[in-house]
Order: sequence, then C-alpha cells, then structure tokens
Amino acid sequence: MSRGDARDRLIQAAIDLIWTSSYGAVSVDAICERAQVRKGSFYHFFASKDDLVVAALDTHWSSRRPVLDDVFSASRAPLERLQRYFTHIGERQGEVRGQYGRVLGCFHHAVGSECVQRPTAVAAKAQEISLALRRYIESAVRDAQAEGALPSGDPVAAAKGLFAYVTGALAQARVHDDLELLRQLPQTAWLALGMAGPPKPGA
Amino acid sequence: MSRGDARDRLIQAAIDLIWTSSYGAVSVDAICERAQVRKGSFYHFFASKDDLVVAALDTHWSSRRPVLDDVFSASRAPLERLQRYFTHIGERQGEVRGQYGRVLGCFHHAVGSECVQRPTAVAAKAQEISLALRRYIESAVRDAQAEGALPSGDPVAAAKGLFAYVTGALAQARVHDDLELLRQLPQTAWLALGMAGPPKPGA
DNA sequence: CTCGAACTTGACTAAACAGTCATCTCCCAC
DNA sequence: GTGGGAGATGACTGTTTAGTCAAGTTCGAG
Repeated sequence: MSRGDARDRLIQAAIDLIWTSSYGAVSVDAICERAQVRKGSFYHFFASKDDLVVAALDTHWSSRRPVLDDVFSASRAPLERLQRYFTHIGERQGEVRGQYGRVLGCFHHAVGSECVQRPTAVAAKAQEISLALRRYIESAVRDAQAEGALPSGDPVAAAKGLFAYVTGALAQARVHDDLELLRQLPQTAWLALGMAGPPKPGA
Repeated sequence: MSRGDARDRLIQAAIDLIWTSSYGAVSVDAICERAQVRKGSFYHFFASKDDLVVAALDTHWSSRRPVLDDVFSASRAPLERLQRYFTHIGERQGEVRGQYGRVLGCFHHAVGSECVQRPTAVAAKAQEISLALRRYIESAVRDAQAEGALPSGDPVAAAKGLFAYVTGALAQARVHDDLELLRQLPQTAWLALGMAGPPKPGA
C-alpha cells in the first residue's frame, strides 16, 4: 500500500461513492473499504463523517476552480466565456459518464439539496460552493452588460435565472442519465438570458 | 388513537419527514414515532421501507394530479395553462413554506435524484412521476404550437427545456429557502420557450 | 542509537437500523 | 353468542452504524 496518501484516498473514495449514490447511503465503513484504510486511521485524519465530506466538497471544488478560471478567463469576451461554459458542461459530464458509468450532474448540488434541513457544516459548505459558482456567471453577465453585449438589467437576477436553468438541466441529466439536454446547452442556455441563441462571432 | 387510518398516518409521516430532510436520513422508527404507530403495525401495512416510500410518492402525486388537471385544463388556451402553472408553483411553494417552515421544492424530484444509482422501485416511481408531470407541459406546448401561439418545433425538446428550468428553479428555491425565483417564474419561464415574456391577453 | 511524532491497526462499544413474530384485541358477519 | 379476520402490540433478532481506544509500526531529526 502506498504511504502518506491515505487521507487523499479517503477523500477520493468519499467523492466517488457519494457522487454516484448519495450522502445518506454511504457509510464510513464503505468509504474506508474503498480507500483501503482502516477505521482507526479514518478518525486519525477526520473528526467525523461530516468532517470528511466537507473536505471532499472542498477538494472537489478546488479541482474544478482552475478549469472555471480558464473557461471564464477575462481575456475573452464575456459572451464567449458563457458560450465556453455551456460547451464545457456537456464535455465535462461526458467525461464523468466515461469515468463513473453514468451522468452524475453537480456533486455539491446533489449533496447540498440532500442536507438541506439541519444546518450542518456540510450544508453550509455546499451552499458556499454553489454561490461561488454562481458568481462566475454573474461576473460574465455584468461584463457583458457593461459592454452592451447584453441588455442592461439586474445582473444578479439574470445570473440566478441562468444558473437555475443550467443546474436544472444537470439535475435532469442525472436523473435520466441523459446527456442530450446538456449537449444542447450551447444553443438553449441563451434563452434564459433573453437571447434567441448563441451570439454571432462578428457582433 | 383514531382507528383505521394508521396506514394513512404512516404515509403522511413519510412524506413530511422525507420531504423536509431526505430519503436516507429518515428511519422506519422515526416514521413510526411521528405516525404514532407501532413497528409491528408498520410491517402489517407495508412490506418494507421502500414499499412505504413508493406508496408515499403515489399518494403525494395523486393529491397533486387534480390540481394540475385544473391548471392545465383544456378548457383554457394553451399559453394560459402554462401561465397558470408558473403562477401556481410560486403559490404552492408559499403554502409549503407556511406548512413546513421552509421551501421544499419538488418531493418526487428530491427523492428521485437521491435514489438514482441502484434501480429500485423507489427510483422507478419517482422517474415515472417526473415524466407524468413533464407530459402536462408537453401537451400544452403541443397545443400552443398547433394553434400558432408558439413557433413550431419539437414539442418534446421544448418541454424538456422548460421543465429543466422550472425544476432547476425549484431546486434552487429549496437549497436557499428562497421563493423569489419562483415568484418570478410567471415572467421568466417564458424565456425557456424562446418568448420574451408572458403572452398579451389580446393576442 | 533513540526518541517522539505521525501514522496504522484491529478489536471494541453503544446506539440505531430494518425487519420478525407470537400473542392479544377488537368488531362484524353469521 | 361466537368464530374469524383485520389490526395492534412490544419484545425480539441480527446487522450495520458512527465513533473509540490502547497498542502497535514506521521513520526522520537530533
């Protein structure tokens, strides 16, 4: 067994198992078995199951952030950032299906909507990530409005609407294990912003 | 204790507890306690926890169906049906918040996306209900296209897109316990169909 | 070499879990 | 009135759960 990376293996096992099923259906024992780590070591690294899940959400989000930083790079025009984001979602979920055997949607969204009632650290972390993600969209919308590429209006409300559409499509894709809706996002997501379709390159 | 309605109390307790938290977080014992029914009686009425949850999904859906039949009544113009649906969602979730203390979104959607991995009877039932609901939208879209109130195109794809937007808004409303997005649905949901806003009454 | 900190191990607990069962109670058809 | 079926009851089983712990092992710094 490789040494030193038991903590990482536990986090990865938690991501894999929880993403493919659910928070409530995955036990500490199951995580330990998949990570090939003994129970005692688990509690050496993490104070509780919740503690691990918070770390898993963090780790997963950290791995997505550089990708989003590229997709939403300010070196591109605002509408191009959004277009790249819509394309990225379908591609990414295609990878996920290749890796996990099915479309899984948004990791933190699945965890967040499951742990909604009691305000645990897990729920708080999932909400935090959800807001951070929405801010990428918000920023692109604001920039687009500033340069007149989008009609002016409340950028927060516009981002909320677009975000709802995107996460809704991801959730539907998960439930029906179907990439179709996501593959069409580059055309259809613009509707949520009040645009008929993707912006013309020459605009 | 009232007689005869133990079965109904169990179903209602299951709906209440699972909707407000999650499928995985609710135990048979907890359901029994809330319903004031002993463990033995539970298994007199239901073969398993899953069996109860399927019945709970069925019961809940049965209680929504007549409301949807009214909202989507063919006696109204297709676009008016949709407009009433969008309005209905916000009103309904307002009632839910009054009753349960928080916005809960879609019952069967929450259960469905949690039980997605292993194809259980619960997952199948949740999917079945999800499709049945989408068919209401699909039918209204088809009728609207037939009478030229909507541009013609694939009604199934259009309904899928609109459904993704609506369920996405419901999921966001659940996660953030916020009705705002739902209250704006009567204005914004039309975007998902490629329309700028609600249809003019005189059209 | 040696000490201590980081890490590992497996056996352990107490509670919660889904599900079982024999027995009891009620009430209605006959 | 009585036999039988529907329903109620609580004690029970075996398993799984999260979490604990004392006794290890490993390994680099001094």
